[in-house]
Amino acid sequence: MSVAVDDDLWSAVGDPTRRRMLDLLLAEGAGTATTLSEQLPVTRQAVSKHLVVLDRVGLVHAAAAGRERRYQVDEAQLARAVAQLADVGATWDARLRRIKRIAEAIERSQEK
Amino acid sequence: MSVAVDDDLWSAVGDPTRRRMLDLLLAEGAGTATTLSEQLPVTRQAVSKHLVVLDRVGLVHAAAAGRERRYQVDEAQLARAVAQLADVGATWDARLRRIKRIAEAIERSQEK
DNA sequence: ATCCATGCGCAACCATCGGTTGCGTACTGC
DNA sequence: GCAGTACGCAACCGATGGTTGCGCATGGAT
Repeated sequence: MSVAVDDDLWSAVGDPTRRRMLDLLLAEGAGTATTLSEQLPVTRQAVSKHLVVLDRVGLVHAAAAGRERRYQVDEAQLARAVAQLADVGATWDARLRRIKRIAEAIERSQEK
Repeated sequence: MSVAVDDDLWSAVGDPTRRRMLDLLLAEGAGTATTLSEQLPVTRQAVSKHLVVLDRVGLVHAAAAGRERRYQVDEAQLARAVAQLADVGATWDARLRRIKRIAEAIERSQEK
């Protein structure tokens, strides 16, 4: 049950700042470049660029509200991203376990 | 049960090429810059640089074997990385579920 | 013992990316 | 109508992922 890994989606989520932005947006429901930058160690412009990236891969979407651009997490897309994280994790996990099993089998066969 | 997220470890795993390298190393047990580059769309030198990065965060380690440098995955460290993926995924998942629950509650209270 | 091939590292170079500062512009509220 | 604020655009900078080109050392065939 391997989800096809979308490199764009993954690398959007790969950046620590963008990850924190998603955290903040999830925690507060919505936010603007300005409100997010107040809670992050980077400038509004940097946040704004990240929002463009997140928007491009569909992880957030913007709604114009007067002079503000209010951003919100796209839950379905974030769920997809989470699925991919889980999938890669599970794949590696399975391989690690298989390696361990083989190693133990070899060990057993040698000590007998 | 939140694992402290190590940005270095995460971003090491964030690069798609490095992820594929880890896949290959896991599948074949070990490999060199040359053997890996043959199975990837990048040059040996690019692979070599990635191996340095992976080595720096402890995800692989090298063993000199004649004129070869044979690399291997550090299973414990990869397990740590997997745990972090799972952790972030779980956090987002929980938040998404909470949002959904609240949304449903609001919907219910309005339609009554 | 030699010579060729191979596996690697180093250096220069380039585009992209994450970040900054500076500036112009447009909406809001008094 | 004017001050303040939220934004976008552009220039710039360092780090990173990628390339090519080179030199060096080791291993195997003659």
